[in-house]
Amino acid sequence: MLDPQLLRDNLPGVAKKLADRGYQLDVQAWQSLEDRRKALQIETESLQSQRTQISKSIGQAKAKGEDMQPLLDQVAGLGDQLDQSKAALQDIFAEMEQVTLYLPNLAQEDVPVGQDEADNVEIRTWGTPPTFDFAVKDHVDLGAVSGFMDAEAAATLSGSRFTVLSRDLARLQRALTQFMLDTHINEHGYDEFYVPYLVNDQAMLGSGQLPKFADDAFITEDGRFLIPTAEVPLTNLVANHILDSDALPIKMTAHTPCFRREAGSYGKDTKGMIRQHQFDKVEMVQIVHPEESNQALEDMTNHAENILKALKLPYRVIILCTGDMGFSAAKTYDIEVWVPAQNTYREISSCSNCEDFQARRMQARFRTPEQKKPQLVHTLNGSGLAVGRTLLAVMENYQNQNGSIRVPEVLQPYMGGEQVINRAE
RNA sequence: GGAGAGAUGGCAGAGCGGUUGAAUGCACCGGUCUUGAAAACCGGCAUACGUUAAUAGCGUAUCCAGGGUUCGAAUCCCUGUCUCUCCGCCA
Repeated sequence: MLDPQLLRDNLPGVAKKLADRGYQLDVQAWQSLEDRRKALQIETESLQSQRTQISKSIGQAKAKGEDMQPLLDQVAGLGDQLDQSKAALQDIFAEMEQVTLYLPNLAQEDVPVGQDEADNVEIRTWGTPPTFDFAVKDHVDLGAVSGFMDAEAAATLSGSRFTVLSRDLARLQRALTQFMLDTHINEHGYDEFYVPYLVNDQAMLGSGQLPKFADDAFITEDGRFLIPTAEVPLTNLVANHILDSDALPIKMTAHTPCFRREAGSYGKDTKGMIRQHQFDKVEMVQIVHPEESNQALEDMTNHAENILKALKLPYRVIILCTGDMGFSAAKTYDIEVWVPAQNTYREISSCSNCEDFQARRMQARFRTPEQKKPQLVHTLNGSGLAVGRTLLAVMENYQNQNGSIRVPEVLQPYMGGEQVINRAE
């Protein structure tokens, strides 16, 4: 949610920044709502104040045994007037909320202005895409060689966009997860969390998935949501908290499955593990002092990169343009890993500074000893990394001509020292 | 799933439908006292919104949440959520 004060003080400026993000705010309509709100609120509160005063007088009169009737007459008309005024004010508030809940965060100044992913800007690359002296297989074909990846079985169980992994590939995915968690915990200073995979609508609203993106999430019969990312439960851990400033920064990591409807992506990445309804992810979330959020974003991006470096997977970092950023983000770096079979880089991590956008929605604040008034924290989240896509990247980048897959060195301890994944004998 | 109990400020814990944002204690902050500390004493100590240049005043709201009764609700009624105890079931 944007700062409502900002919408009052600098409406044209906000409208312009929203336009950069592809959101057209009807400035006139908003201004007229705001004008009505102000008049109505002042009226309502003044009526309320009058009634309270008279009611108190009635109490006193009664206590002294005086005649209350004149006072009762005086207050008689007030009630209806107040009810009307209140109702009108509530309508205005509701109407305004229907706008504000749908306003995306404003982009930082250094975010490139653009329409879509074509306008994203490459920041840096790491590693060199491997060359193969044979025809490369994609991860689906590699999975077929070992027989440890079974989309058909998954389709029978659940439909499209699911995968069954078995044996060494299942183990490799687990190894990746463990390695990522261990690295973030031991090298990067995150605390490990285990969180619910079902959350309520408040949590989804707090981190910005609701109300706008309800169609992207799976909802249960009793109104809960399967988490689309661990960002939702992790970030909401500080919802409605007033933290001590020395508790910051809070750095959390968790491994969870993620569930996404992938509504609107029909026909995209239908083959293989790129785009699934269910995938595992190791997530990083930081809750920081506002002045430190930009540095934290750089750090967090590096933390995600360190995983790829350790796995020796070539990647590049791009900054998303205003048109391609997520709803809650003020600035986002995507990390894209080299996918040999597609001869291109594909997203494997997204690291965002949401500034106070989520914090305002979920009322996550902190207080310093010097300052009386609590301030909103800044929140950041980043994938570190999407495990399924990492698995796919390892398979393709580490493939041999015969379809076997070398196990990256850092994963070998997690694989019982195994160095190559082969077809089962 | 069944039966019962409960939800009040950072914590503990009062609160006949009437000047209650809410007693009291603890914690915390400031002061007096003291060589220093403790004790004692004095004072302070919620959040949000509106208005405003203002984190000054003033107004409004908030005693789990949402409705209702009433001139007036922490207090009465309804619904929901959560917590606890017992039983059942269960990884």
